[in-house]
Amino acid sequence: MTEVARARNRRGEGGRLREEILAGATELLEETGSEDAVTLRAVARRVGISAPSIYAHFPDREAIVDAIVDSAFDDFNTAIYSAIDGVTDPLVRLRAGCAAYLRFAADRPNRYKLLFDRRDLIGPAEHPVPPIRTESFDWLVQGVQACAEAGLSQTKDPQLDGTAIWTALHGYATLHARFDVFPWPAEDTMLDRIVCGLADITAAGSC
Amino acid sequence: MTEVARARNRRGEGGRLREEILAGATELLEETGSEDAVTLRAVARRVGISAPSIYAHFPDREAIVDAIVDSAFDDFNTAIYSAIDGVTDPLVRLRAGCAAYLRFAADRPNRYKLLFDRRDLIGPAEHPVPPIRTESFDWLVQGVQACAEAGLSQTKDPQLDGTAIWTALHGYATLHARFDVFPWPAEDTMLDRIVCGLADITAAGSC
DNA sequence: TGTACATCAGTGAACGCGCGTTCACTGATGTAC
DNA sequence: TGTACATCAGTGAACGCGCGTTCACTGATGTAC
Repeated sequence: MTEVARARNRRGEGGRLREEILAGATELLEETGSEDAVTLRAVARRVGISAPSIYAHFPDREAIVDAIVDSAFDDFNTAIYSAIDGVTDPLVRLRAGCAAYLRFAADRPNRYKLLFDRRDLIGPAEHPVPPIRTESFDWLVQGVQACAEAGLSQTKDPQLDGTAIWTALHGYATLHARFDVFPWPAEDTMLDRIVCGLADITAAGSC
Repeated sequence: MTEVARARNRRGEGGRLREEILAGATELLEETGSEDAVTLRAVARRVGISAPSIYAHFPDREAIVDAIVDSAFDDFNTAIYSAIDGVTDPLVRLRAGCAAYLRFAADRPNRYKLLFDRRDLIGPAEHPVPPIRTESFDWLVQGVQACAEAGLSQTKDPQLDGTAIWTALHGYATLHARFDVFPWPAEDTMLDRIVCGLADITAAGSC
């Protein structure tokens, strides 16, 4: 790791360390895939500071992880919305969003895991699950709706179908990342199957 | 917890402690939902023995968790196969299996999590992911196939569709357990949507 | 039937570790006069 | 322009904790004679 002494920030720039702490903690989380790896001491080692210095910027350990989760949600939403931005054909748009979803999960599995796959499913609930950030989901329902309006889908319930697509994408993303050995179909094939099957797509072409 | 002194096993019955250790560890895992909660000391406290006694029955901490995972897979497979046993109508059988899948996950979320949702997606891989136990999966592909042979499904690829259904079931099971707050559709509705959409069911009735 | 003894099922103390957190502190940087 | 001083950005030692693991041990149970 970083053994070189780190230059102290200048006066008034102490806030920089906050960014360095977050960056170090994020690296740790992405490399190890474990929230437990984000200890104050490990973060401090990575950043090149002493552990108590962190208290000037975060009240406790959990606050660091929370901050990372927030920025992970932002990244995730940006990835999806920039993939569908400007795409007008509803079916192409829906597929592009789903493809971006899977790409994000495949490229940064540990970051994705942080969003929907965190610990304590039931657990002691000391830290209750934050309300799900639904902007990660709205584009999906709207996408199904748009396909229906364009006559490309026979959906009877866009909310239901959007939810079903979400669960399938999530299930595929997590299982695929976890079980390399399984004989997975090609990602595009899987994507077509999920979107066409669950959004009731009737158009010709890939479906 | 158990404060009463535990009676020592009689000669030749030392093996009993192995079962007590497994039972205690399983309780711990199901109550907390965290593999980290299964420490040798916590298990020992629960069972009412001293921590070093565990070494007579398990070489290390990880061996306990591994043993629990094995028995969780057995439970899971039993739950599904006993639900479809004797059901001859292919579509009813497929739905019954999927329903049993979701019921297992809903009733024992932390046990389910142990099967497909364990830690270290990528991680340091000190303990490589065990090969997936595919008997948990075969019934699904065979179920789709049977529907196709009975003229109930238009599937073009039972393996693909079975995989897709698996991912959707898994995604639904984990997300539903995790986000109570989300406006989930009724479980039956979701189940129909997944099975009918992804297995290309053409039959009248619930689809 | 009685007793010496081997064995089995555990125990208790101790080790070194990494952790979160606290506390009193240091020393460079900038500012007031 | 020079200097005393306040402030800011951190440090280093220490605390108590729970952990996995080791080690030498104990004392009840059963067995051989």
